[in-house]
Amino acid sequence: MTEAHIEARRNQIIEAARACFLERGFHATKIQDIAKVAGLSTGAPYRYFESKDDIVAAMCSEALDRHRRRFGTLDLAATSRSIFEELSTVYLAAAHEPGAKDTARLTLQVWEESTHSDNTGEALRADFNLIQTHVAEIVKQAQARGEIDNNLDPPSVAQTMVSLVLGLIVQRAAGVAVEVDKYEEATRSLVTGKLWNATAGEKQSTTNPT
Amino acid sequence: MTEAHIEARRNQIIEAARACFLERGFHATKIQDIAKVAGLSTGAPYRYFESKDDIVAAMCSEALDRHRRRFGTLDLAATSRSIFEELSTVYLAAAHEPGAKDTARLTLQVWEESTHSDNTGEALRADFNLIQTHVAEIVKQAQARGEIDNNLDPPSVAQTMVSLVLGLIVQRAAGVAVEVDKYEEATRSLVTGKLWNATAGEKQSTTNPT
Amino acid sequence: MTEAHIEARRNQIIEAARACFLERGFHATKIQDIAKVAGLSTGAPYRYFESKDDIVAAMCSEALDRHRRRFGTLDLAATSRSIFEELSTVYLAAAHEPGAKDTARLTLQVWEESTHSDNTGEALRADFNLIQTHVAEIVKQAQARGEIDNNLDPPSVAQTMVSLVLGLIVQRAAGVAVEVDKYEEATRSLVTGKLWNATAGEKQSTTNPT
Amino acid sequence: MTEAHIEARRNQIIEAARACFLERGFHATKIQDIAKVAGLSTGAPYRYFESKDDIVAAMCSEALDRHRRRFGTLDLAATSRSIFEELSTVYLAAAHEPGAKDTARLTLQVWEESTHSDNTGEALRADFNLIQTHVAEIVKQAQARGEIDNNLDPPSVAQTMVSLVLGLIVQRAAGVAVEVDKYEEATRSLVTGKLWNATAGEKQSTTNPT
DNA sequence: GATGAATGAGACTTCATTCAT
DNA sequence: TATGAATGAAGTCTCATTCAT
Repeated sequence: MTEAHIEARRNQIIEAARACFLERGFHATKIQDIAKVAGLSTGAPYRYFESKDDIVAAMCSEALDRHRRRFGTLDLAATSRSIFEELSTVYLAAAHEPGAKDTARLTLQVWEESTHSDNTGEALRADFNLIQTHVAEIVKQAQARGEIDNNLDPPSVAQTMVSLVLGLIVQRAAGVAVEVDKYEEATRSLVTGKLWNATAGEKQSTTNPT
Repeated sequence: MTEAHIEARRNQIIEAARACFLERGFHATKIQDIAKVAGLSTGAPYRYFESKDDIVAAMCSEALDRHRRRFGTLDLAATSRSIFEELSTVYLAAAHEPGAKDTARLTLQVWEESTHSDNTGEALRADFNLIQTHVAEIVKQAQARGEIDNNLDPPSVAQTMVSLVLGLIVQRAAGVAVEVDKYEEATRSLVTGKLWNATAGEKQSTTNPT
Repeated sequence: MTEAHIEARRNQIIEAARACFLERGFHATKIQDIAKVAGLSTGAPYRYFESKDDIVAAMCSEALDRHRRRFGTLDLAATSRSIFEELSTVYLAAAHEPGAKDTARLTLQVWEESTHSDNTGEALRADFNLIQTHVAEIVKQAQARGEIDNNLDPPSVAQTMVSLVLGLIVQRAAGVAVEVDKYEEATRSLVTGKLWNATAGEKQSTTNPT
Repeated sequence: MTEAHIEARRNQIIEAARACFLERGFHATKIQDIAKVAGLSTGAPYRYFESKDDIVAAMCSEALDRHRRRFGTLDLAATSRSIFEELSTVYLAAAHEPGAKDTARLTLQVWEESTHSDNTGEALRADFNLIQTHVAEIVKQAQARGEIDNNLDPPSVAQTMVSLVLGLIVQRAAGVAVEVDKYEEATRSLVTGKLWNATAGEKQSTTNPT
């Protein structure tokens, strides 16, 4: 068949797999479940994928691609402060989408899978590194402008920023009740240093006097 | 035999299971693997556990208990600022321990498992809620003292703090190279509002002019 | 596949199971034995049956159906005397068939199984009750015609008639050498009151003097 | 220990086994069940029996001994008619005892077991043959006195008599509601030729005219 | 002799994968 | 190319039996 047909079938299967994985997890999902949800026969998936693991890997890689596409759009040319807001916004775009909680649960599975799969693991690390590099670059620019403490390690700061996104995913996946708007607000305050009231400024300047 | 013996055997098996799960993950671990690592025969685990799932659940619950014990010690009577440091310290105590990266990988599995298991899921939510409640309480105290913006929702702020811990676990589990000391430093700056230089104070004071 | 195909496979498996059960008994028969005898692979039976117990139950139920079909044909409209002969005949039809002794052994297993299985037990009781009801009805008709002692309880008389059939099954299953023709002749004499010579009539007429 | 002690322990175990077998059947009964019911440790039965099969065999043989003792008492010297009554009486003594229905269920298991076990099978056949021989002898005596049709085969007649006993066991084991007194009455009528009313005498004499 | 924890062979069952139609 | 029945390797779990205490 045509290349397009094959691609369409693959996506159809991956989509079915996603639904099943969400419902039951990777290892509790049978190939037959996937086939049934995809409206195909038991043997059909094997025309488009090597094995069940291959489907899992494809689904993971597809999920990671999605992430990469989303987070890969951070604009390095923007000013540091608005960039932090962009980080927040980019994240929130995902967190506000319908089914975001399901996506979170699936993401958790992908992360877990990456722990045991070399390929998925490598892809995930590449993903994380891409985002971290972007954010770190922004931090450096801010440091160059004298806005951020030069003693701080840009990659490490970037990792804390990334954690604010990842941690939300974890909590939502775990079923913690998160009010995304408020979480966003708190994140923004944290990331832009507005958490603390100016009137309490002296207190926080103990170790960093002006 | 004695209650103590039974408990010892259960722990021995859970410990073996932990090692196997870390090595291969839940579903790739065979009961025989666990038995072998525990130095027992194939059927022995079934004297102490109902089934493989029971072992998984026990191992998860044990891991969550450990977390709860660790994070349940936050001192609500302390001042807000030192409390943030305590949060950091409590977390860092875990992140600096040998095998912390392994623990992170295991934690990811527990989280994933909780997505499909009612019991583990409930325990995990209880865990997260406990921490969140503690941190939120601290935030409220800081707000009462006028240190933190009263417009922010304490639970949401707490969730961002928790994310800084969870996100680190995710990144380490994923194999991202994290320098824990520097991550700690960045976290501290973020949480205590010291990320931004005082000289850049005007910029962050948009909503809170001095 | 088609409904017919499924039914055919089920019968094929039940038939194989019957052979195995006969050879080794229920509990000594492995699923693999059944599969092998049926010319199938290890897992095949599970497409058509829930479990080994399900196969046993199906086989029992099939055996009981067979009985019911055979004994359910008694003709209530016939006269009492020829009915007893019909009972004998119906029974003998089964006892004379090739493999009747094997069937007897299998029947013993079904009875035994019914002692522990609610479903099979219920089916067996229904089976016995059906026959008993038929025979009892015949007895009543004979009593109405004044042929049989009205003091006798029809169901109980029916049970003794049934015993003449069941007892033969037991003895043959146990390996007792039974000459079916002669057993039939003795049964007929017993059931039709011809056991005793007319010349000895006075002796048996203690309670029923001519 | 003393011979008596060993015998006592064996009986204790056999008794426990009987209770378990009755509850669950042979193959569903675990050695540990038997040990528990007997108030012994898991390993204890192995001091007194070779294996589980050995316990089953012992229990069967014990049950058969009991039967043999009961039915072996038939008095060959008595007159034929009272002998049939004795047969009935001997049987009824067993059927009227408390727990007779349980005994019947267990007997069914023994019969079934005898189908697969050479030893038990041989013992059962010996049992049946003993009874049959006794009854056949009585029949012969009656024939010699001209009371019973000389054309009938004594062993076959005996087998029908035995069936009246075995069939009751089957029906009771199967859970059919049997009123033993009435069954006895019907049996007596059947065996002593009193089933048919004398007034219907002509009808039954079709083939045996005086 | 007694105990009962431990053993481990073996049964049941599942399900990824194949292949005849 | 699609189907889905069949395959059979492999895992979970059981329980008769052993043996150190």
